[in-house]
Amino acid sequence: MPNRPPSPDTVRVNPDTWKHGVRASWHTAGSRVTEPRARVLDAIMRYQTPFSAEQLYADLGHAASPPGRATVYRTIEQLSGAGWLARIHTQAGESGYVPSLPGHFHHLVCTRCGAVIAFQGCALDDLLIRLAAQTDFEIEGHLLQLYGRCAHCK
Amino acid sequence: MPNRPPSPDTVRVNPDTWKHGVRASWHTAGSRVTEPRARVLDAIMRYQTPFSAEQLYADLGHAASPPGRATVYRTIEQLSGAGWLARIHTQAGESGYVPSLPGHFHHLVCTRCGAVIAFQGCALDDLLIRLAAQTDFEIEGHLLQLYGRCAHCK
DNA sequence: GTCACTGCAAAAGGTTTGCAACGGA
DNA sequence: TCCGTTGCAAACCTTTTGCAGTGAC
Repeated sequence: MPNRPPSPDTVRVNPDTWKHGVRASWHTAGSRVTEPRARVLDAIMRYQTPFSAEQLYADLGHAASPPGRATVYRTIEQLSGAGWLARIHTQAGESGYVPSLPGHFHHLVCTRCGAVIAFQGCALDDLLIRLAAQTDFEIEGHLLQLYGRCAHCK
Repeated sequence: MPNRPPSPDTVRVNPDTWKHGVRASWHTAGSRVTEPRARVLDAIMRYQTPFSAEQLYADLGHAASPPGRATVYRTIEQLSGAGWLARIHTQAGESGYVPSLPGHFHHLVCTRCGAVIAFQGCALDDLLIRLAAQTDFEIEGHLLQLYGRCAHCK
């Protein structure tokens, strides 16, 4: 059998799985599951496209007694650090967050509607080996994002 | 002969070539080559690692009658838009600029000293075809950056 | 009861903008 | 001379921080 690269696996984040996962990791870490944080998680789950910290803060503000700005920023930082949020860079140079799962993922971003699909398996091994040999770098990681038009927008 | 992916080609930006290229493209575009802009180009050529707009402004300030902040920001935006600067995203989530040439490049970034090597040829065709089929996206472009330790730092 | 978390409000950064004066081509 | 460019200073937007009060466990 020829040496075929593995097919990439697309990954979809299930809202309940994600929220339970976050809460579980908070428990494990000794962090507390508070009302404001729960609201942040719910709000994040309502996005279909990447969001910014300020946007999340603004959207949360529509309800009564919303979390403060500091709480929103601190929660995002926390989730992002633990891998529950992934950072997306748009072609226009903006950046935002999307729900993710701890681990190594790449993202395919629709340049029109902003929809994001995560996937694993980037088949870069060959490139990494060649580049390492050519540049004498010891390669440790990478960032890969693809841009295009989704089925609905193209 | 087997269907081998092409080796990546590393690319080095020559300071004189770069400055002449920028000036030529300004002429072509009907933009003017002014004293403040020339200073910005010179300052950019002195960096060995990615720089930010504010950092460039600060560094230019050390000389007499430095360009104003607005000029620095506007020049960077211009160069970046024309492909003479490439945006680098560090693993830590920061971003900066490095001199580049118009065209499609990827970057290998040293996570210790910040040194950057540009290269072309990422051998992603196979992945793109598979993902396009799997997701029904029409893929238009991509962002690829590699992180590692350079020969000197490893 | 303890200690992590919250909200506020201020500070700190970074980036953009309007406009009158300036100076390349 | 013409018109793109500059510099200033203010406005704007995003993110961070200190601290006293609050509430999860």
